Amino acid sequence: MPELPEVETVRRGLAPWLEGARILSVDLRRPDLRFPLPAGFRDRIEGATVRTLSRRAKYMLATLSTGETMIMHLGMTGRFVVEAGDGVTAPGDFYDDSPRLAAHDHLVLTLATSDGRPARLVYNDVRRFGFIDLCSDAALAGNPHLASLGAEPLDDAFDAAALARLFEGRTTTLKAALLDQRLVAGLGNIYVCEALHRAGLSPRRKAGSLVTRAGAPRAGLERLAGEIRAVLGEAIAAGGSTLRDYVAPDGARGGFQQRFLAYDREGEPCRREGCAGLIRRFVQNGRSTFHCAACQR
DNA sequence: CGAATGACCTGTGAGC
DNA sequence: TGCTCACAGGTCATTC
Repeated sequence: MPELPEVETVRRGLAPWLEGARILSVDLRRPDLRFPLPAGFRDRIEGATVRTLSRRAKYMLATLSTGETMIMHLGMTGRFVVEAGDGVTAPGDFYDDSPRLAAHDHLVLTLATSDGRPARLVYNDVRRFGFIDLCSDAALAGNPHLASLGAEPLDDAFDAAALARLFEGRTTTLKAALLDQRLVAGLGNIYVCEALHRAGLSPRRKAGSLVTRAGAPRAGLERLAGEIRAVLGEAIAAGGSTLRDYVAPDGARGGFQQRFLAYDREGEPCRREGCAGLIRRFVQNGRSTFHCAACQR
């Protein structure tokens, strides 16, 4: 489900609640997500205060007062829902007026927010492809989930020259290369299709073909680097994209799906100025690729 | 080593 | 109405 813009939207929605909040209690309703929760999970976070909530690629990172960081990945269908306990004077009262938990609510954290109000954070994940890990801050960089992540596309260092170093000599397709989190971290199926369409590049083209023998980026790679950053920025501004499941922590749906140029538009006219092509779908590495054969080369 | 494939899990919509 | 199949935003293990 969530790619970088959706994860960033979730992070922004959760940060005001989580940062400075104390974790009062932990209700593990289904401890086997994609992976089992780490040993002693409840004891290791109960009573802790959340210092900061940040993002790396599609991961959210909550640094705790205990010297550990909680690493959260939403998989395909993971979502966090946060509910305020307005008008409730004690955290224990909070549940009395709360709606019942829904199917696939796997984890419930009861919080005292930074201003002392009770709140409840629920992690729901239908397909259970998401997961949560805990890692000491000292070992964080070496955490298996984070250690092999590639370039962060919204970092200042991400540009055509950086992409050229990553793509040089690659025989795989642009589609597969951009989906490979070890090269560029944070893109998923939607935004890869959108960035390639915007850049006018065929998803079938070899990644290495956009790099000169001297290792310099060709013109298409310059466009691609710019369009990746642009599409991600616009999608974050729109609150992400909602196909079916995704909602922000306050329940809001994303808005960027209305601006897709390629993704999920099979058979519809290409939206590029002056292009008379149709958007086609085909399967690439087991995933649907949407593109316009007329203007993506 | 790089590249490609299947597995994990549940729900939904299309077609019969 | 009910069944079967294809498909869904991600990552990881295995195979060539």
